[in-house]
Amino acid sequence: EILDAALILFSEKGYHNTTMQEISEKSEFAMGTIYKFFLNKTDLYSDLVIEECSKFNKAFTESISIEGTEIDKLRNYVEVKIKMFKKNVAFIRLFIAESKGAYFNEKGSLEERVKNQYKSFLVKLASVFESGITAERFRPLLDSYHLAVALDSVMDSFFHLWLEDPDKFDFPENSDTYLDIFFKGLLYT
Amino acid sequence: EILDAALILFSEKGYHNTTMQEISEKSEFAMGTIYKFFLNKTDLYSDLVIEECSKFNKAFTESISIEGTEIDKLRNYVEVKIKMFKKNVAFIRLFIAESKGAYFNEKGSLEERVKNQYKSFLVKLASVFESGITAERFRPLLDSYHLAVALDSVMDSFFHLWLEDPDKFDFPENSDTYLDIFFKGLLYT
Amino acid sequence: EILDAALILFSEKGYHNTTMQEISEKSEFAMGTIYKFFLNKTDLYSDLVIEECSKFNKAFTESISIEGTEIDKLRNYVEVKIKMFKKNVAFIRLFIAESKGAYFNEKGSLEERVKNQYKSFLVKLASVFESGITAERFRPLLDSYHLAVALDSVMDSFFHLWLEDPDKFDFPENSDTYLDIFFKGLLYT
Amino acid sequence: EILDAALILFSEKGYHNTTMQEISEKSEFAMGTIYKFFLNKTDLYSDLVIEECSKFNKAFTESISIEGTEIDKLRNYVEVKIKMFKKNVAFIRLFIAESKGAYFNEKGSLEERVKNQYKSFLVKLASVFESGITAERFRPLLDSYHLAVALDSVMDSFFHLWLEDPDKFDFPENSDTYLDIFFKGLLYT
DNA sequence: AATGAATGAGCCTTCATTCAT
DNA sequence: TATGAATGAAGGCTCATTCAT
Repeated sequence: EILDAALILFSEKGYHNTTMQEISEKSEFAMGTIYKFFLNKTDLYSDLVIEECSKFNKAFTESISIEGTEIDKLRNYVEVKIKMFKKNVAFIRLFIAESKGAYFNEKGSLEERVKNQYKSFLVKLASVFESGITAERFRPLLDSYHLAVALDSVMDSFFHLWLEDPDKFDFPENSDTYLDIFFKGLLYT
Repeated sequence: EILDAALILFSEKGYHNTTMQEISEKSEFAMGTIYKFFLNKTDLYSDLVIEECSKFNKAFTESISIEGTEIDKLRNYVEVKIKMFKKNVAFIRLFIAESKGAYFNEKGSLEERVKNQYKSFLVKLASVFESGITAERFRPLLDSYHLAVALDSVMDSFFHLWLEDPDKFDFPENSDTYLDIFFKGLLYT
Repeated sequence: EILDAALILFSEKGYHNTTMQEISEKSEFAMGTIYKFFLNKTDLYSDLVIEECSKFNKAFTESISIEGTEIDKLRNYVEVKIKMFKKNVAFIRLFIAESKGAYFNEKGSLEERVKNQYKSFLVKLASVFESGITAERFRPLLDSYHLAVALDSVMDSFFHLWLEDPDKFDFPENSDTYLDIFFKGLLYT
Repeated sequence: EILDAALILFSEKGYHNTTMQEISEKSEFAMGTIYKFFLNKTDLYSDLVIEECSKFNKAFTESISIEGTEIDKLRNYVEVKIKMFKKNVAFIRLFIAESKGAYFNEKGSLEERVKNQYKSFLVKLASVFESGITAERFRPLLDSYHLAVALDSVMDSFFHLWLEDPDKFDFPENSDTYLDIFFKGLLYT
């Protein structure tokens, strides 16, 4: 599969440092064949990112749609995200670079669309926190959107550090680790 | 200053979408002159990133070297980081992209050096948490290095979202906001 | 018929802007089948041009082989040419482009063969003028070959202008129009 | 001069069979240098054609703006055109291919503009015939626009044949040759 | 020392041609 | 025999880098 080869190369070397030649060689498809499936390099990259991101967003959105308390939903989300991370290591590297970096900077670009998709999930995640706060299950520590962002960024960072240095940095696979940070607080009261 | 022009351009358009021509025009230095100061484009970028990062790392390292409790140190760090962010908006965009590996992904690259510098600061920050835990001032919620990463990633994420959408996303400038997340915990006990 | 599809495409878009893919689609023959009949794109084009040109040359040659005076022959030629033009609009565009060397300019190319065929007809047409001059039916205004070329070029030009702008430029369909130019002369004597 | 090299190549091999590489080599300018002066290959070609055509149109327009009778004007035009042809052999080949052929087929393309420029000259040339007819100096043999086209096409054809075969076909350099065709007529009256 | 015009290697993309089915 | 998906050589164009002035 062309996208598999492209994913590995993009994730290893970045968009601009990957040539179509390399994708052609790695995927064992001729250049012309690749251009049968994708309009151009940007289109190939877009397809890759959008397809994968959709998969992620779908899984994440479903993970917080289960029956149960807000705590159940968050725990489920964390567990699903951990699983997705473990299963899609190459793409996560790309996704993190993509969501933080700037391959394409024009408005309306891929990046924009991916970010908007991601932001709309964050809104849903925030509503879980919001509902937990309303139900007086959570303390109104922070605006719910910020809470959603915080939970996500901690997970992303842990995964990113682990990606770079699997031996030195441990990626906690127990959902409680992440939840405790936010649920229990650090200070002895 | 060449680096000033380069910083603005790289941060606005990304490394690969910025040409030496543009840097030359914006900085009002001739191409030849730029190449007197820097070996090549990568070198210019490296110098820029390393110089700025050093400034940041120095400020951050100093911020946790003050007299006082671990809480004082963390609060100081958060405040210093907020100030640095506000003062170096253009660079932060680059810094976040860079630290997530948006431009260079090969081992041994600039990224590697910058990351190592950053990691060594994280170790210092972790030691603050560690000492707080040892002093039984903090609950041993998590490995101290993870705690350091968590605090940092939350700040980075909030700033990054604000950068992209200053109107919609609020960047909390009160250090307690960040500390409370970790100190108080969410759940009513 | 493959050549029919190719003729329309070449005449509409020119040789270089027509792809084998398009010819395959329009003719409803698979690429492989086309390459069973023609060695390559050039060969397909050659066959097309040579076949059509032969048809033309045959008709033209016959048109001046009729019984009658030189005037009868020329009138017949003009009438046949007008009819051929009207019946083969798509090809004429190609023929004019081809005879002026729009696509292939190297010696020994298709063009060369087509031109030689055309030139040999011009020699025959010239001999009609020559014989008219010898018979003192025509004034020896000009070398007979030049006269033949002149008659032909006027017809081609009129047709070409009409092709490009059928509404604005009128293509005279009365053979006398063309003959008068050469026979009567402009000046009042 | 880049345009000189390009003119020779385009005129010898046609637009599509000439590569930028070849133009670069023949002109002894690097590819990058060529692209400093011209946006792209099409632009280079356009510049070439438009510039030369303007020169021609200017000379031709001036040639029929002299004082004198319509006969003087036509004779002057024919003489100027002969001189221009002799001086710009390479371009004429291109011009004839361009005006008859179809490198670019979209409306509004270069070809369109060149043709329109040429047509507007033909209108001026036609008005010379028209005025000659009105003054009863010329017989109203034909619509004046057709007469203009006829005169032009005869000259172009003679030149084109001479271009292809300088040894075999003679390009008459005496203006009377062309004028006589139209002025005297062929037939003995 | 400073300049910036000139360079050309390398990239994306197309399309005539082939060959396994 | 007919097919059309797959091929990859070749072309247009960019931009980091150099060097004559």
